[in-house]
Amino acid sequence: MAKTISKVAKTLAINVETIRFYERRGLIEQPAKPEVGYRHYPNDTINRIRFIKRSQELGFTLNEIANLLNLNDSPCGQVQELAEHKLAAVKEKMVDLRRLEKALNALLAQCQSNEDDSHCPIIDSLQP
Amino acid sequence: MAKTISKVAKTLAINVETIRFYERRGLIEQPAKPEVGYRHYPNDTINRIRFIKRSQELGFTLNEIANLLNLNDSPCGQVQELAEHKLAAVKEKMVDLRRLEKALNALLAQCQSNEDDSHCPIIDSLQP
DNA sequence: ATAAATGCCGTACCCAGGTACGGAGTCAAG
DNA sequence: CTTGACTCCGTACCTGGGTACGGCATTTAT
Repeated sequence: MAKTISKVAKTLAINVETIRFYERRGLIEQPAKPEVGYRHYPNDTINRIRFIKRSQELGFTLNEIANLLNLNDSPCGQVQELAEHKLAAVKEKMVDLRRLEKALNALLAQCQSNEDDSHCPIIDSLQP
Repeated sequence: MAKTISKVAKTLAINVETIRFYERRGLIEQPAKPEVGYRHYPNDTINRIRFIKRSQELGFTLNEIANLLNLNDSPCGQVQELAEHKLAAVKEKMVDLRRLEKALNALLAQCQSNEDDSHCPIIDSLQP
């Protein structure tokens, strides 16, 4: 069942280097090197990497994921707190983006009513 | 009117190092060094940095801003294109964040209906 | 049995957008 | 005339998340 590093990488559709990077980061444990031959990665490690990747998709950073991994059998409250923080950050970021969207739309609207193509009102708006 | 670098930094509420970084990046021009004394930064440069900062607030990267600065008297169409690209990127990012928000909300909802505080359903959801 | 493919390991590099530091020169105030 | 504040300059370092390379060991395919 245990695979070499490149099999693991292929299985998870990630780069070998990424696995090695996670080892350096301490997110996963490097399997012991056998007397002879290459390292074998147990299924536990593969699942751990899956956990990491899923958490990344949810927007957690590798540092936060390190926390999550340590929180494995911790009170639900702590995990919840982390997730709530992240949710708050996501919401904040959305507010920022909505503001940007509005500003860009406003600028583009100025271009719509611009007669003179040789000069752009956006540039003027950015200028002091 | 022309100021030393630290006056400029103070005026714009940014770091001296940041100004020097912009010089290295070619975003602003370093004033000639006088025979005697320190460099003087003309108002034009200060305004250029303001332009950069305003553009950053709109979400443009320094590379894009370098473009914008070169586009000064270019056809409105080109500037517009840049702004539209940025707007599209902003919208895409918002879709991503909305997806994340939903996922996090769903996870947190599981915690709400969790009896056993000693174990968190979020961790289970992340586990394969 | 030999060549191609992998593994192992350390180190360096990438992007973005800066920040920090150390040693010299210079300037202004007391 | 000395002390403290600034400037100048080059270079190194930071975060985040990896990617790339070079040389050697080992394994697998032919």
